[in-house]
Amino acid sequence: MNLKQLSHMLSLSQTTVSRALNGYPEVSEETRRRVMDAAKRHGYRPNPSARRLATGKSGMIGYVLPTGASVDIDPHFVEFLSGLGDYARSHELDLVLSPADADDEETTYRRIVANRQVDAVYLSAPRPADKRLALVNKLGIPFIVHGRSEGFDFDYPYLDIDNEGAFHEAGRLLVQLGHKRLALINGNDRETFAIHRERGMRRALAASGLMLGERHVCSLTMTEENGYRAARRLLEDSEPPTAIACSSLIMALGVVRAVRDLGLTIPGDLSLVAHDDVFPWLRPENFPVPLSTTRSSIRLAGARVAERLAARISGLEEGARGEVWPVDLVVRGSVAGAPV
Amino acid sequence: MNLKQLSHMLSLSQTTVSRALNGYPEVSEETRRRVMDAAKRHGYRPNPSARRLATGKSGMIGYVLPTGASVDIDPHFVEFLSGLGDYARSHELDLVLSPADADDEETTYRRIVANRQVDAVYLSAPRPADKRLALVNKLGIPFIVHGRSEGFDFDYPYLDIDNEGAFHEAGRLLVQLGHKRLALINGNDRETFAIHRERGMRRALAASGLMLGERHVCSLTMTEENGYRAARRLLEDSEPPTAIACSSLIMALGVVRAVRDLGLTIPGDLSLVAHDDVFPWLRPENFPVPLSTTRSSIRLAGARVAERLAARISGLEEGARGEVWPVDLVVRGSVAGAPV
DNA sequence: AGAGCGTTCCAAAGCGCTTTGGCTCGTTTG
DNA sequence: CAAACGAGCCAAAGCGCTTTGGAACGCTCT
Repeated sequence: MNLKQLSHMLSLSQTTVSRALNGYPEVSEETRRRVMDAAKRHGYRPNPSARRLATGKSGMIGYVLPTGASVDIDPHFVEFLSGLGDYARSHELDLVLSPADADDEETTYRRIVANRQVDAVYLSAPRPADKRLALVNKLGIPFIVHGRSEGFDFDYPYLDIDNEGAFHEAGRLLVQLGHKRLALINGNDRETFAIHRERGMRRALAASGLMLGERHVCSLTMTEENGYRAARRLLEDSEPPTAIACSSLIMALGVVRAVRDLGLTIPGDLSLVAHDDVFPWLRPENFPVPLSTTRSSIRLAGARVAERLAARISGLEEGARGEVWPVDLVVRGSVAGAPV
Repeated sequence: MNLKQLSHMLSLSQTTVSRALNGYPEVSEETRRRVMDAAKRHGYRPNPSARRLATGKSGMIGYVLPTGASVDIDPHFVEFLSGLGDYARSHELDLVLSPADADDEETTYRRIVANRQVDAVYLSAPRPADKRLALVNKLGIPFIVHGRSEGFDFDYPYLDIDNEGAFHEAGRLLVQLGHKRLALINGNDRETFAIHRERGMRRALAASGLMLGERHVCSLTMTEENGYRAARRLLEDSEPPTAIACSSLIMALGVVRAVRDLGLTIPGDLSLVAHDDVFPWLRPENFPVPLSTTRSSIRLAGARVAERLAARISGLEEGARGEVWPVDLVVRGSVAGAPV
């Protein structure tokens, strides 16, 4: 059933039927009702390919997925996706993943914009002065950044959590507990979130005249193994930290293992706080010693990004609105006063 | 730059230019070269929306993503995606994720097929007599199943690993080591892979006259917490197993924690084998006691599925070819002879 | 020489929608 | 009472590609 057939059986022009269906005003209410009714009865659904050719709108949102033999997709992605899908579903919005060479995402961005494959895109894990962001901004496609970048002379719409605040809180807590030698096991420090976390931590220490030593900051991809290695290196130092803040639950697994291997205990010898993005399959309260966390559901963020993208597509949202979510600090058994 | 302009500047018809570009034979080699050359020089790219309307082909592959507030996307998904993207990238194939109500995926399948949104789809985590599979088969869109179903009167193309064989091997190893009371901590037993694994395990035991007791099989969503719970229940039983096979590394984390909590040791009190889908962020060799695994890279599977989907789209692959990959059994420190 | 044929090209008809630019009424306005 | 106007509808022109059904041409073959 296409528009032609439908309009023919209604003895109306395609124009009128199309307008009736799309809510244009130059159609009488009675006609509209007739059309709507017939459309529903015959299960008419406009052909998206045709509509797309005519309007240039695709009804999809896009994401450029960096890939490559040595490129791992962040496991957080799937949780974000859950949230995104959750919202998108109710709006019949599909998501297009365009895999790109991790070393050359630009080509892919240009392609999907030139081809009008999607109505909007979102970017994640931005870096300071991230080229993708500048590019997408220049290309003029609606977008939202999940996370933040820095160092641009323009504003842009984003959704981020208060990473600096979160690690400031975490740091402050540890300092209040009397810890003097703190360490940070961070994510890749080319990404803004990691920079913000380090900044927050430093600020908390500075407030008490403390410093985060060079040797006490690690920036690594967030794997269990890297958490382990970083923790071993830190704890085997001549002046080991008495408290560690860690950027992910997965790394925290490695930290816990290292602590064990060294015959130390949490929180007796080491206090530990980690950031929790809220995975259904790994929960901080189930760590050997329940883990204190800075918590923020990445899934909710996904849903919110989808919502805002939809709003941007339909013109309800405009401008460079930044949105920063506060982060909960949840104290559990993994922190205690500094050992004497 | 569109076809009209390009053909005009070449003083050729659109027909000829289109044919030259798409490799049709009714164009002289010289003309083809001229056209190709001009197209490249002017950066001409056919408009996909137009091509799509004309041909009905979209150049995308689809996946229906079940979502819902209480539906979690499997973390394996992201690894599979890595592989898929890796292949798709080199072929400019995009992936469309269509979120669907987890309780009604059918509507979404029908929609994407009716709309011709994608040229092929893949399904994952099939169940026996999976309705989606029957549906997709009926709708006639090219597809591949990642995993297997059972109980159909038709064949279908799939890619699966030898789950039964893997757990048969694992079970046999444990039996050979003298274990008599074995247990299985499995994934959701409505999914075929879990059924196959149980089958393999039972077969291994049966070969030595052993049985897998009712109480010694757990089927749960693969989370750390469920692994912990299952292990506690098993180990606190009056006749605890001396060996456990576990369907995922994530669950194995929970098992290890439970063993610790109960003051037991691996492999002294309990031998443990788990299935490893090969996550970059959690590796069996990094478990407190290096974990023996049945290993199969889900990422490679993703790449292979993409490859086969592409082949199906272009007509290179046809029919109901099933492909079953063998699984490596990797023995590490977590297994030992049964305690006396 | 005329028929037959393969090669190379083209004009035009789709694909199914949206949107522009009227056209036809009946109603209001000066 | 003519002019102006708005409401409601329509025909047709896109959107940019693919594909059908020739046409023109130079050959070969009888």
